[in-house]
Amino acid sequence: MHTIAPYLPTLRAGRWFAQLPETFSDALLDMAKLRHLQTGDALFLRGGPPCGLYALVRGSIRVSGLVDAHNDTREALLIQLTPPTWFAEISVFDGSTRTHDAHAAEPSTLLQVPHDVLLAWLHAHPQHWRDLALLMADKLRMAFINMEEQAVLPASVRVMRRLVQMAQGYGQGADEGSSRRTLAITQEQLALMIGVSRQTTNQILNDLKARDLIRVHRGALEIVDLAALRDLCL
Amino acid sequence: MHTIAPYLPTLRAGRWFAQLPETFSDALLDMAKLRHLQTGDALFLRGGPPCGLYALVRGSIRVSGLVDAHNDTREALLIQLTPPTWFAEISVFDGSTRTHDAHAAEPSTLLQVPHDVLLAWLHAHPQHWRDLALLMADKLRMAFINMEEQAVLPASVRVMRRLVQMAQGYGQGADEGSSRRTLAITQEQLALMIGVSRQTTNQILNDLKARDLIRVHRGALEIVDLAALRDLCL
DNA sequence: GGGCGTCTGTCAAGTACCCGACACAACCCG
DNA sequence: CGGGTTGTGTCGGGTACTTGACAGACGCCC
Repeated sequence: MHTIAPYLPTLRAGRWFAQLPETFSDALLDMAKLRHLQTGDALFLRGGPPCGLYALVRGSIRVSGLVDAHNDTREALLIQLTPPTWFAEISVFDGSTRTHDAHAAEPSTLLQVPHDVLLAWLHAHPQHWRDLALLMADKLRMAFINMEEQAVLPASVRVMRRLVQMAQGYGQGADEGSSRRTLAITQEQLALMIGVSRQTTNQILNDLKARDLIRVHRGALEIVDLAALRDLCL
Repeated sequence: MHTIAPYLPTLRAGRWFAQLPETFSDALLDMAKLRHLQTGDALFLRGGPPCGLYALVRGSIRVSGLVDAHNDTREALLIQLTPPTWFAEISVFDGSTRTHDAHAAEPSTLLQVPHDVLLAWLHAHPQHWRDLALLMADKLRMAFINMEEQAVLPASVRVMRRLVQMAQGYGQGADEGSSRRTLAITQEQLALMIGVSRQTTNQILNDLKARDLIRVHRGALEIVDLAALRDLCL
């Protein structure tokens, strides 16, 4: 069994984890087991039983769902998680089934805090239910914002905003300044997250490239001018 | 000061409230103050301070937000709440500002559990933070589902699904069978929730009317065959 | 290196939906 | 009762986006 020590700096860089009372964060680390996934491995699948709380510390996880629209079934990519992100907290609360599939997009390492262990600890320290709920609060706020934008904004703006969000780690990275400059994602997957076709996504990205806001690589996007991008989509 | 007694049956019909431990539900009723709103009155506005937890017991509340897309600003209607719904719990957890505007769509009555009173009580009974968090869990699940559908489904299906959801009180009404048959909403507002124009919404509704699934009234929609509607959009 | 799978770039045709406009119906109120 | 307001029904032109198809570029692996 490997130790989680090497991942501590990564974890502490996360906004949620960093602001946790020490009692709770120490306990989480104490209860956590390390898990390694290869590209394509499933972490959990929609409809599966609660399996605890996860923290992604290396690699990236694709969270997706299949929607079937009358005998043709389409994939909707909800988000591609990057470290340090804690997730899967919904079913810790309600004990209900997973809402999405989660697959490793590259070789990844996670902490898993098993469901029953976590529940037992929280039973003994109930004041920390609130801290855990903050995770949900963050996600709910982001979900609301996304729903509004999806409804009213044109595709181009939605692409830009999503790029900004990804570059800033969806608000979970603590350091605003040194945000990650290169996003490991294909245009196809980006398209699935935005809810537009790959072709339009490609057009929009090329437009941004022409304006020197991003650079386009194979399987990756490099943010050249994050500030300008943020201004553009306000 | 009026009593909340007459609204008890309404409240108990709600799934969340009904499943609460009695300690918590009794305390909520104890702390709650009654509030009455006239049509158009604002309950709170985006960016405002936390003001507690609310339960709608009569009337209906429109929760909306303004998105501005480069010097033209558009309204996105998130949801139109109907009794019995508990809401505004996000800022109870994170103490942050309101994400949306909330206006009365008709004369309405609410219970308000003031922010500081609720916090004080929860401080003394921390195990109930989890119960409160279940509210968020429900909403987060619904939000995820909606986001997927918004991304992949055509407007017609989205309209049908939304009608089904509204008829079933967004999963908060306890009684599945006797769901509300007539929805007080204009086509314009429905369009704002779905994220399509009023005209397309009208077309889709007329199609449903032609198939005897709904009846269209002025400012209201009557669900004739809920089961068929549900089957149609799976 | 040669071959193959994956990702990107681009075009043309089709379509779902938007937008502006207008007529009409219902309700509201003096 | 008549006039104002708000909601519904409908048309036609414009456009943003989709779908399908294909060519080139990159990276990988035998």
